[in-house]
Amino acid sequence: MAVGSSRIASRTAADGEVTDGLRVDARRNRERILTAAREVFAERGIDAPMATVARRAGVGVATLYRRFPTRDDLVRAAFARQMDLCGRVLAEAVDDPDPWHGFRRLIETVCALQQEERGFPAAFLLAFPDTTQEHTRACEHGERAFATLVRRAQAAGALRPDFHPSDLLVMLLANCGLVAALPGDGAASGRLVAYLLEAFRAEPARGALPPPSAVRLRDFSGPFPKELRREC
Amino acid sequence: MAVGSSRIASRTAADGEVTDGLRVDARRNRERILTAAREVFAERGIDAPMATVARRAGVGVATLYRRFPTRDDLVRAAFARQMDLCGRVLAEAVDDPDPWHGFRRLIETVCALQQEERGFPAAFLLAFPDTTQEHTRACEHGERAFATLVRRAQAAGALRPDFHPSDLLVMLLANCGLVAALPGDGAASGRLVAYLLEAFRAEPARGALPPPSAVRLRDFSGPFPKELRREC
DNA sequence: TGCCAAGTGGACGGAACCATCCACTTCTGG
DNA sequence: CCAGAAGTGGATGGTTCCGTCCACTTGGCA
Repeated sequence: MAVGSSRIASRTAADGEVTDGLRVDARRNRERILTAAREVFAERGIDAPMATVARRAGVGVATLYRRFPTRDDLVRAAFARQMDLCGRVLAEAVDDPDPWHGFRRLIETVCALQQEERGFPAAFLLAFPDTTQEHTRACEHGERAFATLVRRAQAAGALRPDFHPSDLLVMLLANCGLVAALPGDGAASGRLVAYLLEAFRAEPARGALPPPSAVRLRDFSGPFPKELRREC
Repeated sequence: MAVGSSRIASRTAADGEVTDGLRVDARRNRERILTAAREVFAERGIDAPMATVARRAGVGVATLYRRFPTRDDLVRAAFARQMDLCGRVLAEAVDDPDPWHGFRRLIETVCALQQEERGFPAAFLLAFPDTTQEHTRACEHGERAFATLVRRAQAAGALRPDFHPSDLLVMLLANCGLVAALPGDGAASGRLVAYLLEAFRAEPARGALPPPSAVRLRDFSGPFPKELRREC
């Protein structure tokens, strides 16, 4: 996690700056492109052809490329809202008087977002590796905030003492893979999150699990889920 | 899991049949191609260009395509050994007098394989969705075997009663994503497996975890890990 | 040994996508 | 209203990869 509330402000401000110098028609096109990108990314993943986004936006490719010189720029901009949401939830979690509740809500929120918004998991990671000072700072701020949350939850005796902040990333990446393999199967992601939250608790106790997923190996029909080809 | 020992036999037999009708030079080339494919897949993932495999094997593309008409055929053949290993471990697990030990070993083995052999996670899934009767049967045999293992482990009071066989697939897919995102980071996969095995136990107890991964968000440098682009 | 079926390699056409370039259109300030 | 700066679209060349085709080579059997 590396999104702090500070990021929200700076992101929004930067967005304003980007938009401000634009002619009104250009600004309108920019919005159209972002809307189209969100739709197309949701349908076909963040590797959908740029031309598809442009067509959907009713705009030429050149316009798209001028506004967003690289695909990454487009992805970042398209998922800025979700990133902000993550930042807000992290901030809330740190302020939560019950640190475990905050911890739990943070994890559940981000994992649900990964589940619901196709393309977001990739965008999530994409948002950080940025050479700009601003991003590096936001990244570190987020990490510090999460580390604080972890320490508080451990001090409260709710989170196991050997939980390491990097475990969050491990969990998010795992969930990312799961979601990629089973788009739309909320049950699978829900199960993973429930299991891991139990494992993260200091007081080992078995609670009720959400219903299991209905996946079976044979459900991987046809040649192969393209989403998984590249990765493994 | 859908690999039974029956599969090993049939696979090997089928392989023999495939090979038997071949002229000696063709058989040699087939082996060369498989060796090259293993190397190339390990280096560049299972979506590496077919031409690269062919070149590495010192063979023309036509030869490759005649022997393995589709990429999936090649992938399946290249990872047949690992699939067999999975089948053997499943068979051993079912026969293990301590069902939890078998269950644990099965999971750890497959996850370690996913971690160590790039391309294998994809191949693993790829091996199943097959329209042939043989594969469907092998698949069902494996599922039955694993279900038996689960039941026995639950009866022994080691595995939590609400564990569902589909959770295995959930776990493997999650690990698959993790491994894809962090190739070479055994610690991350180890942590995930340790957490989940704890969560799967009937008797909740906190054991020692393997050391945490050193991943940090900022480690996702450069544009973006290509392995993850497609998937999310 | 010689025939020919089996096997082979690489050229080739086609598809998908990227990202640039440039002639044309549209805003906007004076 | 009009000049020119800002913005635009789509044609275009380039790259990568796929998968087939066909003229040539090679192994094995009579």
